[in-house]
Amino acid sequence: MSSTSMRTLVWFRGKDLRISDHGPLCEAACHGEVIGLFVLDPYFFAPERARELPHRMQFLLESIAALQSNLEQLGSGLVLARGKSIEVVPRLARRWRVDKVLAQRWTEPFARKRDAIVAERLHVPFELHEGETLAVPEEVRTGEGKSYSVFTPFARAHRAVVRVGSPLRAPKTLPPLPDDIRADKATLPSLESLGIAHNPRLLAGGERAARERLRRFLASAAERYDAERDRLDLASTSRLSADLKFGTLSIRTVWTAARRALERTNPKAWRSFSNELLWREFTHAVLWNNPNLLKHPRRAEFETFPWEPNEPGWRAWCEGKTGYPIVDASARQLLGEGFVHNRARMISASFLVKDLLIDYRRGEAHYMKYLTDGDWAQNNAGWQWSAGCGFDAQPYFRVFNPIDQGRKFDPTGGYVRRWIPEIARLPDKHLHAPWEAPAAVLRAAGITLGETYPNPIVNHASARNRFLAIAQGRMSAR
DNA sequence: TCCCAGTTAGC
DNA sequence: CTAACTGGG
Repeated sequence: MSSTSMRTLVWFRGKDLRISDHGPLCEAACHGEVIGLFVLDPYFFAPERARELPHRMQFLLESIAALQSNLEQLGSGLVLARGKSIEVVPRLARRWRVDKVLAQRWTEPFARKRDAIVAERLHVPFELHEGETLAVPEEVRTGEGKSYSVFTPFARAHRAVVRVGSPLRAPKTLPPLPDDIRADKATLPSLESLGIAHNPRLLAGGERAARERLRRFLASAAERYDAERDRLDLASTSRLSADLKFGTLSIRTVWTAARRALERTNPKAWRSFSNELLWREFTHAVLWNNPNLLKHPRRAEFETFPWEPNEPGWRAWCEGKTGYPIVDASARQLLGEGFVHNRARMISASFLVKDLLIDYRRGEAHYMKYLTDGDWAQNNAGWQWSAGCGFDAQPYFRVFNPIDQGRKFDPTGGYVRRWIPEIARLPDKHLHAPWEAPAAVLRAAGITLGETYPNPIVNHASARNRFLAIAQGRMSAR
């Protein structure tokens, strides 16, 4: 077979928006004509849907535009098409007479269903490449061949079994898009046309910005990561979560670059950073093996837990007006910049579920709406972990104390002061519990509790006891 | 990737 | 009085 006789459709989706270390693109480039396609599916791009995910849409549009221009620089381009993926891809594959369709495998159940339908409707082979995770599904198994349900043994087995190869280089050049196909191109909608206001506080999308973030993180990580990664008031984490979600960096690129930069110079930093990446591997493996998790808690007792509607509590939590500064700062950071430090996510989740007794799935959905890095496997695992109902979850009786967590992980108060300016003038001592400050201190800081900043909507100590009493009754009843 | 109450040691 | 440690949820 002549290697230049093939015409391959490379179907880019929302999790592989790059030209480096892109298996389908490299394979297609080796065998002849390449047609890069992105489908503007109304499931995401209908304005009423898009408005439900403003931050991810901004990052996505920037990343698609960057991919388009990167492919053009290689001599090709990215074809955009409107319509439902399951209809558009088979139709275009036929009209363009492609020999095969390549894409990157997804973990989520709805995506697996979509890909199965596309495979059935295509008249040519549909091949899914690995790349979303380091491990292939089913690769990390126990001695008995079962999937792991606890992180630590999973991570140990992963480190022992999974071989991480070198990332693939982007093709040097690509053949030009055929003329008849060029004519089919739709244009990328603007954020404004979808009814979303541009948010300058979000990280920039696209592969180049992602590489720059990786470079800057690794330049300082050996010095700072190990000691400072839990600090909310310092910027010492990688901030690569959105890049891993949208694939503007491949996980393999991040893993190999971090290993090279950290393993020798600071083995503890490498250990803890790679563990974070392995958590991501774990959440994806768990979701692959348990597609029901997106709808149901793993532990059945939580399905019938007496959650409360608590509408005032829900609104206060969403808006950052609970009266607990660390909880409110994280809520406002989520709305303001589409990102929250992982520790702040845990504090905030613990508060919603355990102090307010609100179903973790409402919090999960709220995070999916506003997180730029909103990833189904990661976000679901995080919420089920916090609620105490998932795989390798914390025990149900762990309740975060928002005051102690604030003092410990935001000791300078920089995080709270940035997001809660109305209490910024409080001294450090009272910043995380304003209601305990003497009247004179409050007055001097220009604060009237209940007016300029809320009183706490619940008493944490009694809320904690209430949760523990309910949970204990249910857990022992089993 | 926790919290709390109880205890002990040290000042 | 505080820090350090413990056991149990």
